[in-house]
Amino acid sequence: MRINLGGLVPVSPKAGMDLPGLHLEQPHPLAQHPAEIPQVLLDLEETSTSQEPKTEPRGRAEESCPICGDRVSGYHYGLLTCESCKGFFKRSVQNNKHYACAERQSCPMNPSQRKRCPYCRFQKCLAVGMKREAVRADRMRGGRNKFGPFYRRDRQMKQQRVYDRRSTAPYRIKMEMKQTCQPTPQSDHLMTGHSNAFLRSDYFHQSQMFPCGTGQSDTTPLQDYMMSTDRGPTPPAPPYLGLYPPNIHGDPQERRETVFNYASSLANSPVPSSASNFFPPPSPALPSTHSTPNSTAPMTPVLFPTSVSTLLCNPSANFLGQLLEGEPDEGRLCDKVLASLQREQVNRGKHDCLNTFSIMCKMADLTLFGLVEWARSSIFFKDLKVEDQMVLLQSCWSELLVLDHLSRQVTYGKEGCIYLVTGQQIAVFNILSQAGVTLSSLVSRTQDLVSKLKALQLDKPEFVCLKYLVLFNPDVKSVQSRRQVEETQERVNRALMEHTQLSHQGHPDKFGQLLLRLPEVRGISLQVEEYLYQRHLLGDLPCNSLLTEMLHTKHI
DNA sequence: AACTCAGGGCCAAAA
DNA sequence: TTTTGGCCCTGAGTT
Repeated sequence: MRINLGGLVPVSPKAGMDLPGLHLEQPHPLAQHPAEIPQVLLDLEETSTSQEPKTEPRGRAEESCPICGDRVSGYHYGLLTCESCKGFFKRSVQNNKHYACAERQSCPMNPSQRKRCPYCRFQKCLAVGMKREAVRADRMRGGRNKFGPFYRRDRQMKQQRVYDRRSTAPYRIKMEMKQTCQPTPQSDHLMTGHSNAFLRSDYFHQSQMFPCGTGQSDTTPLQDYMMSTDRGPTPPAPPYLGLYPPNIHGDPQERRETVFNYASSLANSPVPSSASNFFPPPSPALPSTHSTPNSTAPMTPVLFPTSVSTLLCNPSANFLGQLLEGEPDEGRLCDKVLASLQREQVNRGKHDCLNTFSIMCKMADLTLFGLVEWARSSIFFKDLKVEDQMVLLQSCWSELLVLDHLSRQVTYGKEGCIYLVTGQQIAVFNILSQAGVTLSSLVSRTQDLVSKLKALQLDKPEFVCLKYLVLFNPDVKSVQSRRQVEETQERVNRALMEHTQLSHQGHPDKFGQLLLRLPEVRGISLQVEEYLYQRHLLGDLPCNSLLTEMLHTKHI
């Protein structure tokens, strides 16, 4: 079977069937789904650009405000919005307004109704990515803000998208005529119900982060999760997944980067590869002592040789033991991810396969939920104020994801393969041969680090310590209990030093070597964020995912 | 130096 | 009386 990234594969009955070999999927203009092309762009293609107002910067006239759908007047507080939402957002932030919704926090947002509920309007402003930080505390007029480079990049990508669409306009106009029943964005953002809106592929562009399918919420997924006191063992399933058909927007070069035959690149995959049962039923929950992430993938951990006696000899053994107690069960996470992917595939039907990028995003998202859950219930961290917990997690989420990935590679990964949370493996050369520059560099860099860590023979307590060191970062801005964070970090640091000295006496410099890997983890995580953010700007990331929220929090 | 454009302020209109 | 939203001013960054 074939799963492609970026939704560039022609929609054909063959899609989703087993195909031998590896194929670089090429964009096919006819494959583009008409519902994915904003009507405004089709209109634009048929009219001359000379009709744009002369004062309007190129490419803006056709944009509609992601909050209310009104005409965009420029970049305001992080994104293109209309003048009225700009003013509203500014006033709300400057005057520290607190609104309340008289309805169910899902009021319709359009030019005629936006005034009805300031609460929902403000929530949508935040949800689509308007930045409070861009409202100047000093109220100084004029000048440029720190978002300048971002605006420039965003503009360039938008122009590229317009160019790409124009170059394939004839095909798409034909498609549009064939399926006139598809709602257009123009009419859609006058819709009041989100049940319709979230089914649209372009909805993400119209209102990028507005909670979909569940109505608007006044909190983000992380806030929801952090604030909830009675959370169960299972992280809340993101409601967005599966609601978006493959998206055609974006730079084709970036798309090609990740378009490769996912299924055929799987080595030792525990999962049958036929389309109908690509995601097998979840295996029963594994006991916590289970050493493999998936019962169907009997991988043996190749490292983590630390014995109980070593731990006992270590003066920090008790402390390390406490840290290790909270370690999540890999098998359970694997089951969760598989079950979730399977659920989604069932919902989609057999002819509408998830693309590889969506699968990866979902894996990352669920892993991230797992990491947040781990952090929240872990010793020392749970004693911190919720606000501190949030800023710490917002600061290090990508590093935790990278460390988690590294740990999985060092523990289960075979040479030349990338081991996924689902227990599947992808041959690295398959990815490198088809990925673009960015992804290739990311994969190579990560694999280099995996090799270094394997050479260092990292064990589980050391990985846990690294996770804690990354998590308890006293340098994070706006941490209130800085001293508490600092002390924990120092304590973990000491424990790691003592552990490496005792358990790896033949390797006296191991402690230093380990610490030197952290900036590398940081570097990779920043590259991951950058890559994800690019994809997010192209509309590839599902809205309302924890991943997207974290990106929004960190990236301006 | 001139131009660009995003943030802030003003104020008539609307609620 | 408060809020909205269109218009204009300001000034750092760009050309």
